[in-house]
Amino acid sequence: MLSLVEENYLKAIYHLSDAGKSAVTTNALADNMNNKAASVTDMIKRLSSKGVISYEKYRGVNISEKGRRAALKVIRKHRLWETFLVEKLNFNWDEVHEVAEQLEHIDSPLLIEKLDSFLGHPKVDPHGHPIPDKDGRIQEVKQVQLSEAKEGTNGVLHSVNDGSPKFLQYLSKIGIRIGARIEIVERMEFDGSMEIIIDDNERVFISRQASENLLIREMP
Amino acid sequence: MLSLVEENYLKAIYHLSDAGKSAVTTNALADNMNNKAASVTDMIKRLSSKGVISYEKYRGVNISEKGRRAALKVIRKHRLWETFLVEKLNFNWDEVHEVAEQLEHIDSPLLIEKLDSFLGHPKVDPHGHPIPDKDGRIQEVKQVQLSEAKEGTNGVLHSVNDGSPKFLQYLSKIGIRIGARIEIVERMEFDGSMEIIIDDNERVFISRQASENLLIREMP
DNA sequence: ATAATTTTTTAGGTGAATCTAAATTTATAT
DNA sequence: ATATAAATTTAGATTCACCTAAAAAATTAT
Repeated sequence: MLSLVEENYLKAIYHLSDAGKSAVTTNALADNMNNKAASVTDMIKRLSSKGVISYEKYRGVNISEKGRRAALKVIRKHRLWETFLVEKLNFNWDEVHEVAEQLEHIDSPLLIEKLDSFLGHPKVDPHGHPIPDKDGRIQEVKQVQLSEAKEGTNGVLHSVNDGSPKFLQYLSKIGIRIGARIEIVERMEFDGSMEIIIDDNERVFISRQASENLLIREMP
Repeated sequence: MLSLVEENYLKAIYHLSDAGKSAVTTNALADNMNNKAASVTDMIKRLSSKGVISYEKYRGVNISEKGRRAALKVIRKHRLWETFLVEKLNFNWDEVHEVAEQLEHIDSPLLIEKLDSFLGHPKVDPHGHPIPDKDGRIQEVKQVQLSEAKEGTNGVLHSVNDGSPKFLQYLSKIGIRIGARIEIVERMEFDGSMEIIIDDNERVFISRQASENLLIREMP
């Protein structure tokens, strides 16, 4: 059994190692968790002794298969709750993260099973992230950062990397939602900003930073 | 701000003092919380310093107005979640308590407001207990223990004192639900058991213990 | 290749929430 | 009214999840 805090560390390790294939460093974790490195070292030892990560002094940590399963359980709960909040309780997509951070630790397999069917077994959450199934299977869709796509590319906004309220509110304001069709008109070389067309009708400029946080699935 | 554990103590104090008007004793609390008396003494001091209870050494504790408000907030959350679990997720009424014990500590006023309206502002939970409103107002209905009612009494089952799965399953089995009409046919003097008619058609015998845990509102 | 810098770990400490064992206060019984 | 019993509190420990300061290891820069 993992404590609430242990679950949060494990989730962070999962997300951080998901990106790069290399081990997750103590400092990266400390940063992510807003804790000091010494505290992270303590926790790493505990997680290692519980077999959810492998750890070699001074070499960072890697998540184990057992740890991956545990992390995916928490992520499944988080994403189902976010879906519930948006679909059933009419939260805006920028209001759900904090609450879901709490709800994801509720321990009741029956609850999650029932919530899942109440929601109609959704495949993705309101941010476009895939929801792992009961057995931790997660279907990653190949998606590219908008910033990496070529001029002329057509795609559908699939998910966002930055889930902060500020960013999500900005997206809402300029009319970008998950599922929106996006066409790249032109990329400015000097600053990486780009002009795009949303849903075949709205023309907007977005910064490089914004385009890096938009993940699209390319479409013909 | 109260910790999860402090909230649970406060809730217990509220429930225990609700019954008798006198102070809640250390041992009663220790019993209720499944902790040792020494631990309770520690916690009592902390709660007292936070102003949610008043405490005099060796004399037990009384909940303060501030404490009452805090307790009612938790109770409101608990009962709304129980309602959600039964009405929306199709839980049985005997499966909800443990999960609601976890959910009641989620801290998000917006969530509770939205949940409340999603449920249609229910007045009572699935066990017949009144749900306090946003401002902690709670309308207690005058109800009597079935065991205390006279032969010939007609009433509607309003709530149950014992919310344990075992008891609730027993009630389901013999056909008793919240809202069921109950008529007392006869009370056996020697053991306090009684014969009752449920919904004007089913005749059953129930023990004194069971009748003590059934609260009815008398009806003409 | 060694020195300087950065990263990580160790050592020791704190508050929350528990415990056991012992001391103290209150209640009860003769 | 005093002795015994019961309830309560105090004292001292433990585990979790954090901290700071200092030491050790790894990385980098000259």
